[in-house]
Amino acid sequence: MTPETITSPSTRDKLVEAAMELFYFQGYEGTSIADILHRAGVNSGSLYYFFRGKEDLLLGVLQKYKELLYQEVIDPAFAKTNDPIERIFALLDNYRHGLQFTHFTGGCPIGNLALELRETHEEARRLIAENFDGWRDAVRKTLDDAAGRFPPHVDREQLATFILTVMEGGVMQARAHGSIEPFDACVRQLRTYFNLLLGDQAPQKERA
Amino acid sequence: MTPETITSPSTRDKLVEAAMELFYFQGYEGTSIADILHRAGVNSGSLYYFFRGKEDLLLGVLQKYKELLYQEVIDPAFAKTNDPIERIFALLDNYRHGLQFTHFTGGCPIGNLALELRETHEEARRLIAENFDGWRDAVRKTLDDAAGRFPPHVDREQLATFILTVMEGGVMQARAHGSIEPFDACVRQLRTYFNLLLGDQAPQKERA
DNA sequence: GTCTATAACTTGATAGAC
DNA sequence: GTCTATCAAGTTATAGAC
Repeated sequence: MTPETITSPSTRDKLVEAAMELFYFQGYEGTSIADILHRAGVNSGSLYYFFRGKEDLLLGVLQKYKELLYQEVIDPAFAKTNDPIERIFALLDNYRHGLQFTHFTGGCPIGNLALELRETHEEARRLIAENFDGWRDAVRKTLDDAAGRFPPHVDREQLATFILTVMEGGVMQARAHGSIEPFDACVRQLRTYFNLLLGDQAPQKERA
Repeated sequence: MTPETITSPSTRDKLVEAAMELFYFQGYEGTSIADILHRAGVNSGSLYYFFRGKEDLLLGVLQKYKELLYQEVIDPAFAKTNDPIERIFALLDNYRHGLQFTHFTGGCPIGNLALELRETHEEARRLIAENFDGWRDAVRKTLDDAAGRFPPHVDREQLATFILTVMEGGVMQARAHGSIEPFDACVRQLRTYFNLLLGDQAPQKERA
């Protein structure tokens, strides 16, 4: 909303960023307000000046994730190739690198919260769904760019949902096993599926 | 190990069962020892007689899930049909019913814990991986029963990993959206994949 | 094996000065 | 907007009687 100047981050931003990182690596319940205050270098009074409480801060975090989707997730992946289909696999490859970089402790921050938060956090659940919607829409758009290459019966919206599932399920198993192998297995299966859908009978490319 | 007689559950079993349910619906961090004691109808002293603490109780829960895999998950699903491929979809359909029955708060207890627990719970992470291994092995076995129907290049172990991913990712999105639709979308895509793999060009069956 | 009482600490949140 | 001090409740875990 406000123009992005190069000023140092506001106190509110510091709190959101600290909470974002800590919720990511420790979970929502596993992170205390004291943790967040310490990491942000901010005092209790300031937090409760900007937010009603921990849950309200969570909403700020989820809103921030929505705003950062293209800048941090979609654009860097799609910049790697102009082929709409390969953009999907470039996106998945970025999650692969994220997993390895964090030694399988990271993965997808939204997915983590999706399974941790319950009906007691109704507004948070809605924002999580909106984050998924944004991701899925970006993927569906690039599938639309390749529309002519798919058989007519293919439901690209449904396929985009499926791709999100493959990413999240692959991340989950990689984390559980502390190994990239299950993630790679899933991406290879998705590649086979695409090859079959696109009528490409050539041997599977080694990408993952 | 000990023969399963029809005696009332031991105090230890009561604790494990209470923790299993509460971890499922509230998460590990979201469940207090006091919650567990109250639900089990057991006093603090007994818990610490049987377990070193909360984390040790978690290990008991994950061990119990391993023991219950066939009895509670695999056998009921596979009893529904003798066709090896349809057994996969029967299994997925049972998760679908679980989601609807719990109004999208349930899903997969192992998946929930897989994303909540971090490297601070190394032994728990190992048991989660073993739970996934058991599920995937059961699915791979039924894929093996249909081995002749797949093209020779299909890696059935990898395909089983993929099926687990589809289940977990579908559950995650269904929970986030509070709707069965994303889960159904994923199962339909998996059905299309199977049809293509098996060379079945008939229109997709409506199952999910 | 089970009971009660409680220690030692952390939690989310607030009050009120500046 | 930011600070410190602090509250009331909840946290895991233990001690010691029975």
